[in-house]
Amino acid sequence: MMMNSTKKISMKDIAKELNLSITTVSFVVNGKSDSISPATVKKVKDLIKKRGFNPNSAARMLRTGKSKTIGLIIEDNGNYFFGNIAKIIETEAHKNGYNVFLSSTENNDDTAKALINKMKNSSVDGFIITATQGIKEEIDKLKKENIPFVLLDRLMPEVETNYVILNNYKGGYDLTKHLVDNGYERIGFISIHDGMSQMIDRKKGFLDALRDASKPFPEKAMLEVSFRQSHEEILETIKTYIKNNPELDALFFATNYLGVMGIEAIQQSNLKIPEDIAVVSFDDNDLFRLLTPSITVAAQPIREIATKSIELLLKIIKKEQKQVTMVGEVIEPTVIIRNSSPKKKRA
Amino acid sequence: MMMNSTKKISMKDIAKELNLSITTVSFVVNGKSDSISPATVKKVKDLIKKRGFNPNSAARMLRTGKSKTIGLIIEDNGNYFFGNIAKIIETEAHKNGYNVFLSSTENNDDTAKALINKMKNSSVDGFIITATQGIKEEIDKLKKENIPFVLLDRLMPEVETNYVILNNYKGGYDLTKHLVDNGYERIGFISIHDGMSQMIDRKKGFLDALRDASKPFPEKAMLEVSFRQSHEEILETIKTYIKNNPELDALFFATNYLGVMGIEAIQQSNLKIPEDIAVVSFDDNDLFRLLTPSITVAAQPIREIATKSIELLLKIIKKEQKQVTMVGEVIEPTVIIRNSSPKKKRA
DNA sequence: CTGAAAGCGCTTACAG
DNA sequence: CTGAAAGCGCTTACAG
Repeated sequence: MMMNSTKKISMKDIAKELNLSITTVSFVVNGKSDSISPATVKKVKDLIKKRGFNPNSAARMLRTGKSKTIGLIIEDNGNYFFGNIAKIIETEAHKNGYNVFLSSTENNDDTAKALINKMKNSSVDGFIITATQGIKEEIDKLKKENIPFVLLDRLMPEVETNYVILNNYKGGYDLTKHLVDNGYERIGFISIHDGMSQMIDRKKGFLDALRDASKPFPEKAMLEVSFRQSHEEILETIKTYIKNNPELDALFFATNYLGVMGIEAIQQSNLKIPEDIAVVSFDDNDLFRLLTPSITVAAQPIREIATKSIELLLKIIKKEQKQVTMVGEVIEPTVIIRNSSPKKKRA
Repeated sequence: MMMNSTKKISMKDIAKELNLSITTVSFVVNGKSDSISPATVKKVKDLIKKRGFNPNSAARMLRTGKSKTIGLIIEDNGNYFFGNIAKIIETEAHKNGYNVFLSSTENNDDTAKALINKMKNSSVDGFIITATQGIKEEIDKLKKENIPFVLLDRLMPEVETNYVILNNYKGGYDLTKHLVDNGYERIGFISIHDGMSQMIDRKKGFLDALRDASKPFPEKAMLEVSFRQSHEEILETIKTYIKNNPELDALFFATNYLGVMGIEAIQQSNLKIPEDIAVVSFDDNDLFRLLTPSITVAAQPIREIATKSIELLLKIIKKEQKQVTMVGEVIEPTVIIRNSSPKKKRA
């Protein structure tokens, strides 16, 4: 009564104090109290509350093999899209009693591999992974070891598994068709060339829309940079590209941060959007909405993507869904038409 | 050889296979092999690599009481500032062998409390916390229980502990002085009124700068909204405020997302920055940099804040730093002067 | 309705 | 230089 010892209390302690067995305590703690008399249940519950008992998660984990934590591996938590995805996934996870280990790969294979292995050793119950290109082996191993996971945002070529992705093809197609419908004829395409599935699909959508509209697409109107390049390098590359392609009347940026850098490059090239060049981009954010002119985008429904992926993972963990089969969600993008791509004035 | 069993291998397995004791295996796994013959060490290491053995973290955790994970509780992972803070902290934590549980409070006391308790039960070795207003009790309990933690971004009134914060007073003062120096006379101040320390300090800096310049500050030029209001409500409130204060020639936004909403409100009010009204904001982001005109800001050195806080926490965990004393880092902000606050033209 | 006991996979004092 | 053994705090089949 005098001193509240700081030592944590255990089931043994409360069993002893109540002259009960640890078994009984364990049963009521875990709600398996069907076979326990109501009076006993009450006694135990009361003392637990009074003493502030919480079961030791390490012991439970060791015994059951379940950690009630999931590993979330994304590309870049500092990016609007992924930061918000992560926030929603965490919130949903907590609602379901799970903690989440979060980390960013920055699209680096070695980082991704290290992260997966570290979290495997920390016994996560499952993963949500935004895959980098070179981790097929780790993903295959996850499958072989029967560790639940779902792929987010992009697929791995030749790996059948659960996934939640955007309909990137449609986003690419629709955004391009919008440009064509508004009279743009020579559209440049700026993307990442590291072979990620979402980028491939966006490009395919773009090219198909041009083909369907019988618009040409000269080789030099394609600019593909690498994720590994620095901000400055990419900025310079885009500026050079703009200078070397003066005939372009519109630019399609295949991703969020490329769009941001593209706008910076256009500003520094002293070109005006949309008078000198129209702009559309994949992904939405505050910048695109508030810029003058505001930027037309193919927005990803962030909440839906996040919710579906944690729901799917939880189903797999609870064995309501098989890991091995190729089951997934394809979420539809929304084209938001703003002021960066108005109907083109005749030259 | 034929079938690789999927079952995880344990120290016992490798001890048996080598005719050694578990003790010996444990020693080499943990690098306490001073007393083990080099030959034995090699044998063990080779087999570990061959079998792909990894120590069971739950067992280790149960035995040692250390989980090698830290709990990171921030305001909003979807926000530029916090998303990047989290990314850097995670990266540094992993370098030091720690995983991190991440979650966002959205500035909600109940969420914050639930998160702290959940993570305590999950036996994190320490916390980095962006405190909400009403969690003094939980913070005090953390101190009493001797759980390492550091407060990030804002202090708790009347709680002495370790912290890493920005020099918010200086940011508020310098940004205001910049405005005054450029000839602005009637400056409006838009902030959050939930009593958080960083907001109080920014306001104090603002008011002191005005006082030092002998500029008046009428009561009605102050707008303080609540974190709990929706995006739409805040937007409308700011628009009304702008309409009711037509004499203002400059606006000071005390935070990132308030600045973003403020710009939206100004746009919707058909006012021009800076001709009709100048603008400065706390925090930097892509939007402020790329907008026309670009926005003058007091930027927080994100990397420094993040690195210092994880370094400090690790020190406390390793007992190189006492928890109880009030020790912390105050990071200096940088005023970045851009085009939203030019020298004022004479009316 | 309740309990005794094994065991999850480690670490670590102690013994030799 | 190496090993036998206790114990961290749970869960769970089994017994009564």
